[in-house]
Amino acid sequence: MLTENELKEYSDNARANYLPHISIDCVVFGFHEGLLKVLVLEVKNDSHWYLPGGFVLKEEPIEKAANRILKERTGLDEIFLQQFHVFGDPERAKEHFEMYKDMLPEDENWFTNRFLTIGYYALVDFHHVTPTPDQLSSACTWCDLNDLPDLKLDHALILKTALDTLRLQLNYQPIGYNLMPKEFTMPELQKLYETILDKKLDRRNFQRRMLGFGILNRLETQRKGGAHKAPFLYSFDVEHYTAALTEGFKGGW
Amino acid sequence: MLTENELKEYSDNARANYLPHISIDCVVFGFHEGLLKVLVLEVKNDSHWYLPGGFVLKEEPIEKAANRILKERTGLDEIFLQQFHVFGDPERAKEHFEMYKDMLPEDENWFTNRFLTIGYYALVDFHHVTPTPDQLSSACTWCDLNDLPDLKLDHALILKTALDTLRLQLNYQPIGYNLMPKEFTMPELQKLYETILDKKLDRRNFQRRMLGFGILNRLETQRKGGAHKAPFLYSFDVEHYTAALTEGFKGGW
DNA sequence: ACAAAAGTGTTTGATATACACCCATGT
DNA sequence: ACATGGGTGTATATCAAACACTTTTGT
Repeated sequence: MLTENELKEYSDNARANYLPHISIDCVVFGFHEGLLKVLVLEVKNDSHWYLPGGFVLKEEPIEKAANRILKERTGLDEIFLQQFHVFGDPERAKEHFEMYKDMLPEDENWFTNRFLTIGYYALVDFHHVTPTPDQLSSACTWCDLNDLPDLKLDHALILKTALDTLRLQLNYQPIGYNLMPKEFTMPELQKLYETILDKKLDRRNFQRRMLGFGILNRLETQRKGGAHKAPFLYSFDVEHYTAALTEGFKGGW
Repeated sequence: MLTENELKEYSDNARANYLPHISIDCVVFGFHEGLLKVLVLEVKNDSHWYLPGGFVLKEEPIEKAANRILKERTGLDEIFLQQFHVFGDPERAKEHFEMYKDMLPEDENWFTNRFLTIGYYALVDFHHVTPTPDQLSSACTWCDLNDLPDLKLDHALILKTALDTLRLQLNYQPIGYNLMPKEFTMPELQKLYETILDKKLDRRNFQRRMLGFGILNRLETQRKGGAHKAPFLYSFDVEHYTAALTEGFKGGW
């Protein structure tokens, strides 16, 4: 939580540069050790948790804004980003409002404004991310999806909506290019799908289906060193992958 | 187009009541005589065409705002409304900006603001709509989807995006309850699907599939008076229909 | 040698597609 | 009677689901 002086400075700066009443919140999904992870921030001093977010510069396209915000939190450029919903309940930031309302007069106070927030979700390669706190936070970390802290404001709803959208997306679009490392094995990819869908899939049917999409290249090398039979490595066929992204495919799980 | 005085009054009123920088635009789909229709507005004096839209009251939930706007344009309450995208290009309202920028100083001029617009699409029963122009328009009419006027700003893009979303939605949700009259025949419903998808479907397979969803009731009565064999009438089974809406179903066309 | 993981193939059922015939009605 | 639209059934291909055996590798 900001002190009065910090709030003043923050507010002045924000009012000078950003569109009022509009914010962006991002649900950043990563995949690590067979678990879906989400990037969260812990606010300084109080242990309140939020999704990474920010505001839109006065002359900035909103896609750019979302990219800029995520670049700051993850170090990554060119992130797979998808706008999925606008949250516009006037009461959605009540907690924020209560927290800051007495510290500055309303017309100077950025946080007593009503904000509509545009929800984006991002799929990123866990290993390439450098979680970086923002000005208001003391920590930025990955959290296991099954073991989340209590998110403030409506951020739990935003997260849930993002996850629902992601699950729906699985049905008609390929996924994984943005979540997996360059090279991966079929069981690893299957694990990703199982984690997102939260259900077990049949190994053989999964493989057949995946290969059927024609978006994978089997590489020459295999992954050695495991305690068992060496699995093949695959990479995504970027061209076919992006084609499938735009055209979509049939059927569901 | 507004006169200088009208612009002043409009701007003052808008600034007093609405959130700045945010608008709502609606794509209202109706179905009539085998054609998909969209509700459009013609601006006073110049023949510029727009989608129905409006702004969000300072303390109003955005869903309410969209409903209010559509109630004014159609007379209908409880419309099927779906938020589908936010359009946030800083240049998107350039034409508007150029049109009005010289008529009022910028800080008093509502239309020289940048606006993000939240896109909603609505499915309505054509026959229940009373198209009603707004303050800026001289006409509000249904337009055939294949014979649209040249829409201003980015409204052609908004319409296209809405249509794409609607087509996608067909794949995993029922549709039609909001577009068809209470009672309808199977060929009529098929026509709706064919119109939205812009392709012919097989009569027998369509029927089998539709009935398979279990969201239709076959009524006792048949539609008499046509020049041919009397078709059965159907109505939607609201309970199963709404269940299918939330749960979705598999497969695609 | 064996346990654990990975590769592959087959059988079965469901669903989608394609297609043909019969029925009812107004002209 | 016939043209037109509407109702229904069946054969075939395609795809999803269920399932079993073999191979590799480290211990």
